[in-house]
Amino acid sequence: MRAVEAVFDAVADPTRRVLLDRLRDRPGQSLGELAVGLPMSRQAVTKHLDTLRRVGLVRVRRAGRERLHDLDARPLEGIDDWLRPYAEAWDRRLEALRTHLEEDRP
Amino acid sequence: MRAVEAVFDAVADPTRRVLLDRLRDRPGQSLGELAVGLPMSRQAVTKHLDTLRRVGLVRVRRAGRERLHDLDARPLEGIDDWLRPYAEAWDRRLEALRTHLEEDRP
DNA sequence: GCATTATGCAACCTGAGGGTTGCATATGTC
DNA sequence: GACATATGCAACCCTCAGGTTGCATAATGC
Repeated sequence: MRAVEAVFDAVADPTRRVLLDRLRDRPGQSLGELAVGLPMSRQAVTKHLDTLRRVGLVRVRRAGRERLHDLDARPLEGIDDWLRPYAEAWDRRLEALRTHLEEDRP
Repeated sequence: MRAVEAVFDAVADPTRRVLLDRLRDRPGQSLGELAVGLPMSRQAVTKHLDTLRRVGLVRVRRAGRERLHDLDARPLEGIDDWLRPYAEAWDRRLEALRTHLEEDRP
């Protein structure tokens, strides 16, 4: 499976998006912390974090008996790349950006 | 299911992304045209186009015995909205854009 | 040492997504 | 009208993602 392919899959799940959002909001959270409030068992959360780790969106480090998680958003760029050609359908700022870049390189 | 939720699901499938790409490249294609080259039956393609239509990404119109399809990319904005807060991880142009907008409104 | 906490591991269950086949129906062409 | 073309519809199949439960193991606190 191509890399970007797997990233799309990973991000398609709402639970995993929540996990990413939480880690963006506060890095270094443990499995237990991340599982709080989610409507599923801790083991299920582990699986979700594993898929996120597999595609490089989450890094894991050990601290004593805890497993701490950090976000690495860079793989999301693949999604952005796919999305960009469609963006003119809604994003009028793109025009502003394009103009701006042209101003930089006359 | 919230709307953006369904859009994520729709876009997660590689076949459906190909269909969207094709329609962006050339609007108004029929079912038969869109099915060409895809490793599956025409009926399977119909199902994919139906899911895309359900989330508003594809519009369908009838022309004689043909069913023609058009892209409506606007629902993708929901994905972009989710993605944006992560973008600073890779997109250094964002900074340029921000600066530019501030210049506009001093 | 012992209880508690945080996590790992494995087997199992289930629904639905993505695919198929077979046949029906409408439109176009000659 | 007869034949070909483009699509619709329905039943069926199978894999696997996402969840569960049960138990094992490693750190920590007292």
